[in-house]
This record gives sequence, structure tokens and C-alpha cells, in this order.
Amino acid sequence: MLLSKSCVYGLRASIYLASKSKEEFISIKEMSGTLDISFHFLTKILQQLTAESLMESYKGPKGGIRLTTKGRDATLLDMVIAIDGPELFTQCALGLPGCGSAAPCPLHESWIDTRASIQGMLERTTLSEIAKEGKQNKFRLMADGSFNWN
Amino acid sequence: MLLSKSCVYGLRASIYLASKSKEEFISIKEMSGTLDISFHFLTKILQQLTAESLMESYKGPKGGIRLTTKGRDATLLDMVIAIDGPELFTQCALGLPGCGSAAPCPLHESWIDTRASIQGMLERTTLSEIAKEGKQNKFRLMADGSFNWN
DNA sequence: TATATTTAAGACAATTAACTCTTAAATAAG
DNA sequence: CTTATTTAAGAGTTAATTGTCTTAAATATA
Repeated sequence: MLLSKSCVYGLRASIYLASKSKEEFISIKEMSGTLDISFHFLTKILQQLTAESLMESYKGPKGGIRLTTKGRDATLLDMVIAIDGPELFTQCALGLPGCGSAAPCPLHESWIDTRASIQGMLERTTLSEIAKEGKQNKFRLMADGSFNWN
Repeated sequence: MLLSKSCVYGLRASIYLASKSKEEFISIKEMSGTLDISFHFLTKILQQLTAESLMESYKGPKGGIRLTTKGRDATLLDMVIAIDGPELFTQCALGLPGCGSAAPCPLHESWIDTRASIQGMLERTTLSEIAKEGKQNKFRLMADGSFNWN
């Protein structure tokens, strides 16, 4: 799998939040229900993102999570790196520690291109822009397609 | 990680075998020693590849593993699919079962391109050709670069 | 102030991936 | 035929990921 489950959940939640108003705090319970992700598991993932100040939280009734300005301007790549770490974009495709242009593995050169393609896919647009396009095109954000962009 | 550890070990062993003569059976012990991979673990992985007739084995003294003709003509993609399965090349990047061109997720279109790039990297050349290039360019096949193409 | 709601934090459990060990079967060589 | 070598098969272990549960802290509202 390209991205871990934690990461995929985090990306879906990020896009969901980006579709909401700047100010509003969205409760994790609502998000986990709408996106069909385990509540406690999602809570953990979002804590990582708030720790990186891509999101901010507020406790108590009316509390929840929202994207920070940094988060709205962030790309999916920023979210991926915050959750899965940068290894996918730094490591050798064959897992060889010493691999580099000086002593490349058989995949080294083409992996650099492919990796750039993955990176490009994830950093082409910001979360705000993804949400805008999401609303326009009614992109899928759930398995059963029941999600409604508002 | 793009590929599982099993898969990466399998690819390195495949390339190693491709660098050897067609006829010779190479013992798993030799391979695991040279490539610094756990013997029993590597055995398991190679059993998957022999089950797919990408390799063939021979028991007893002078026994070992070698690539079949099919295996020599196979690409890394064939090896990856034999070990990790085809999911990386069939599934939605956000893990959404219903995702498709009819009801795409926000990443759907760009993931199709990116996936093609990964697939292209893995199927550009056959194992025989990789081994030939490996010998010419002395590509790395180990962490410490100690591997010697003969 | 008391209560209900919500995130924070961390322990705990289940599942999967990664790795190890043991025994059996095949076979070459003495 | 006996022994040593090697793969096959499967059980068992460890580690990482994924998912659950409980308690504490913050805070809105009555």
C-alpha cells in the first residue's frame, strides 16, 4: 500500500474539514460518523496533525477540530509527511541505506522520477483548492459515496 | 513504504539470480548470506515465486533455486504482483472501494497517472536485462555495497 | 456550581507483517 | 545403504499497525 491507513484517514478528514467554514469547529464524532472511521483512531491521527499545527482543537461542548491557516494552505503531501513521515520520499525503492547517485541500485534513477510523480500528485494543490474542486465535481470521500458536500 | 519488505527481498533475490547462469541452482543459504536477508524468511518468499513458476527449485546437495525462462523474461512488476498482490495497481489511493471514473475521489485522475508511472518503472525491462545493466554499471544490491557482480 | 459534551492521553487488544525454528522430504555422494 | 545437504511446510514468535476502551481535562450551558 502506498499510504498507511492512518494516513488515508487523515487525508480524508483533512479534505472534509477543508470543505467546512474557516471558523467552525467540527466535532471528531461527526467526522468519524460521516467518513465511517473509528472515532478513537481518528482522534489519534488528528492529534498528530494538531501537534504540527496543521489543525487546531477546542474542547468542550461546541468543541471540535478545524484547519489552521497553515493547514488550509497545506498540500496533501504535508499531511502525508506529518502522518507517515518523509521516508517514502527519501528512501531507496529497494530499501538499501547506501543507495545514491554515487552507488545506485538498479531502480535508483527511475525511482527518482516515479517518486517525483507521487510527490507531484500530492502537492499539486492546497487543501482549500481540493475542497473547492470537490464541491464542484462532487468527488467521492466515502466507500458508499454517501458523502454530501455542502 | 511503496513495497513490503518481503517484496523488496524478493526483488533483490530475483535480480541476484538473474545475474547467474541459466542452468546453475543457487542455494538459498548463499543468497541469504550474500544479500544479508534472513535465510528462512527468504525461503518463504522464494517459495511463492516458485509456486508461480517464476523460479524453480531443486532439493538436496547441489540443490537451490534458479529463474525459469518465464522468470528471466519477467519484469519486476511480475515479481511485485506475485509477492504483494495487484492491489497497489488496482486500488483507490484513498482506499475507497467504490472509487472509479464514474464517481472519483479527489485523487482519482492523478493517481491513475502516478500509478502508471510506478508500473512503468517496474515493467520497463526484464530481469535478464536488469542483470545485464547491473553487471555493466555495477549497481548496488546490498546496504554496504559489498555485492560483486560476476 | 453542577452537568453534559468534547478533546487529550495512555493503556489495552486485535490483526497483520516480519522473522525464527523444527521436522519432513528429496537427493547427491561416500 | 547411510550420511550430509538442501528445499518444503508449517508452527511459533516478535514487532508494527490498527483499533478499542477508560479516565482526565477543558468548557459551554443551565
